[in-house]
Amino acid sequence: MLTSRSVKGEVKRPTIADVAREAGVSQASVSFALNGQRGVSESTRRRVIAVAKEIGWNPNGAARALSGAASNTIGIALRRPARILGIEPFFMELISGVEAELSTRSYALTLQVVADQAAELAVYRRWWGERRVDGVLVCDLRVDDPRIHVLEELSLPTVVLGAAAGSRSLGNVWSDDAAAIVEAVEYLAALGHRRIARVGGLPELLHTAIRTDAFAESCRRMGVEAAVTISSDYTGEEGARATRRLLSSADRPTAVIYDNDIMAVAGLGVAHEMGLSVPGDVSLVAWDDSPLCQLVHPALTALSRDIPGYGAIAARQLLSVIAGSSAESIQDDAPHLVTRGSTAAPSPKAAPKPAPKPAPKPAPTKTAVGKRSARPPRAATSPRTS
Amino acid sequence: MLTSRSVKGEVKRPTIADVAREAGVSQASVSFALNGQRGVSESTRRRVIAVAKEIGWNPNGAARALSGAASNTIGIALRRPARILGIEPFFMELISGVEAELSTRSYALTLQVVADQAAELAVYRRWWGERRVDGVLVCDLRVDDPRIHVLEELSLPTVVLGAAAGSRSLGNVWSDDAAAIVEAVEYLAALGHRRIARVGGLPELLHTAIRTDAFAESCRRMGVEAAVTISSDYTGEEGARATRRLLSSADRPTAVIYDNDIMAVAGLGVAHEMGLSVPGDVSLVAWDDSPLCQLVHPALTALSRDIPGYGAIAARQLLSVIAGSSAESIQDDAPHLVTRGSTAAPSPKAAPKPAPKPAPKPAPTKTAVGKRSARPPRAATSPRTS
DNA sequence: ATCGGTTACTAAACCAGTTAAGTAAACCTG
DNA sequence: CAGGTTTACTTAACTGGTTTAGTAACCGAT
Repeated sequence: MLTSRSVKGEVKRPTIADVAREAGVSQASVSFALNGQRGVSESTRRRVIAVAKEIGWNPNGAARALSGAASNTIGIALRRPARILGIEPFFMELISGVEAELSTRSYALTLQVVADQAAELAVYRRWWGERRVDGVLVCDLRVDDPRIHVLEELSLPTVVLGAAAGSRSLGNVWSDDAAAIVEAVEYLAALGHRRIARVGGLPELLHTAIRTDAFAESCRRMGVEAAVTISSDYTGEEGARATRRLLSSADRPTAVIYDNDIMAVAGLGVAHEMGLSVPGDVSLVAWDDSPLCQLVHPALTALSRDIPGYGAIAARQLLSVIAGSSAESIQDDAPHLVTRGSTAAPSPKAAPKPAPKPAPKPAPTKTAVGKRSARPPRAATSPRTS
Repeated sequence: MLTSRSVKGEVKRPTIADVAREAGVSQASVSFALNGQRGVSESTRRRVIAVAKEIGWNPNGAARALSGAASNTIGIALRRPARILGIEPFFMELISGVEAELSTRSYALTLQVVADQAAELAVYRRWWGERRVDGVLVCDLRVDDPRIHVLEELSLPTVVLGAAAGSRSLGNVWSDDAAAIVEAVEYLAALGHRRIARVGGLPELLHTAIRTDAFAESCRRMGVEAAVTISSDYTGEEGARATRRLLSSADRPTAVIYDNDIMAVAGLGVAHEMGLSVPGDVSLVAWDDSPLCQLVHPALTALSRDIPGYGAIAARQLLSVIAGSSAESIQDDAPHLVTRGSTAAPSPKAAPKPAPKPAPKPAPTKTAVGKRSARPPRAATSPRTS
């Protein structure tokens, strides 16, 4: 490969002008040839492409963007302390799924960590103004989220992850969290649990509210005596603290459902620390089934979902919105329960026997593994009774 | 904020021409005013800035980039299956540290997952050609890595993470992995371990080679009888398999050092599964101290390093290289041993007493460093020595 | 031979900034 | 007050592509 160098030793990037001169045609012809436009003969096209390759020409994205081309980049603005990012498996898995989809299309992902909502909105405005991204992925929706309004106003292609709160023009991808938590509650109730607690995520997030409501509602329906939700912030520390509080209360719950895996794992540690056996004394259920859940002992029963797949679907939808198709709302598979060693019937003294109205499932080790592999029939939501 | 709309309802992005017209000056004056260049009076500058703000002007990055401006973006190309990314705490923590540094400077990070080396090189060439990034961070260096050559040729500002293999012009940030592994081996030897195994990372990576050599060398020096290294790929599955192999061998090791935390946690699971007590029957040491290590039971002794800090330093150096300062080689703190419940003296029957030639250190909790000021002294490990 | 239509190609405008060069007025100095 | 410098501003060239309008050559059909 030839590399022309300027006096300073700096490599000079070849432009289409160089290609044009070398190939003996006009710049316009080069542009046509390289972009598969009609207007050049096949022989000229081949020659131009050969020359371009030979002198190591690369399109200048800035120049293209200036002429209105796409940036081939999508953006995600993350509002959370940058340092926390690394310990949040959800995000990384999500991003890995997004990347998996983008990388096949040679799209790049731009990440920007922002401190607060104002900064996040400023980032969107800047990205839009600078044409730096073709579209954005938005997550952690809040009640009455102002981002929706801003993004609609800018008409920046957007896909929202999670339940869409009243956005008409933005795409969204969501899964039925309520159904998932109902599945977990029904399973625990069928095992005989009558005191179930939940360690929930940040209460200001939309999906937390949805889960909290569904939890309370289904516990009531299943005749669960005590159903508390403690709010937390997804960190292991908070999860441990909440667990400690729950397990040291007078009538401690016989089962705890966590809003993420980190907290569940931390909760398991606390149970061990307090000399309680899992699942003998207390059953634990995690939300999100990262490898963590399978590595600890006993392995954690979890509400599993294919997070990379979720990200991939969102990315795919965003790309199609960018390509011009209208924004729609896509429902992803609901998380499904994968039972493992951390759940069992409560010890006899803690719970009597009677089965409630819905016939309890056969229950025990429904070791769901294989199903997820190739993630095929995205239909079938969980068997939602009543 | 005024927003001028074109016929189609699309928001028209205001340009400096609009600002110029509105403010009654030339485009050049607007440019000078907005960029703090001299050549405009203070009053004009204020007026221009006010007008720009009022009509919602944003700089068009493409146009700026075309005139040679920086993109305010750095790039990382990751060569690994996108789907795996999410379960690798190291990467996410690294990225979080990089982001922490970048976000204070309003720099963005562009991530691109690539399939193989050729694709990675192509990405660098493209980024360079398109001026899409101002610099790149390179990791997972291999022996005789062609990326170094390409990046030097392009003179794209680069910082290499990890031992720099013969690059003159690229910056790098590295830590003394050899010292860390020596510390671990000395500690285990001082506890009385004489059969130490290691589950290493991908052998083609430079830092794996360094660790493997240092491990063998220090085991020899400390009079360790058996010192095997099994190569692995950092996944929990492989870590579990390697552990199973090690622990079921005739003269099984009394201590195992893992090249990352995922494998160590998986190894702990295997030990439990096989009915071995940790640290009674076997001591485990992890490399990299993610929250995982503290959440499992017993908590894992680990070679801890501040990975986000590592990323932050690399990012800072890259920014200064971009700013024009010459590339240097920065040594980060070596990982240091944090002792927890997973290590203890081997059970009596397994190991005799004699101490080898170099007087072993007093050994137990050698609570870390403080060399790098900013961050708190990463402090107090759990007491828990046997 | 001429007309219309297609094809292959070029010149030049355009995207939205930056910046070198130029100009007119104000200001300073001897 | 002539001459030089500074200040405040404008014009126009430039970045590297895309795209429109235009031209010349060639084709088949009148």
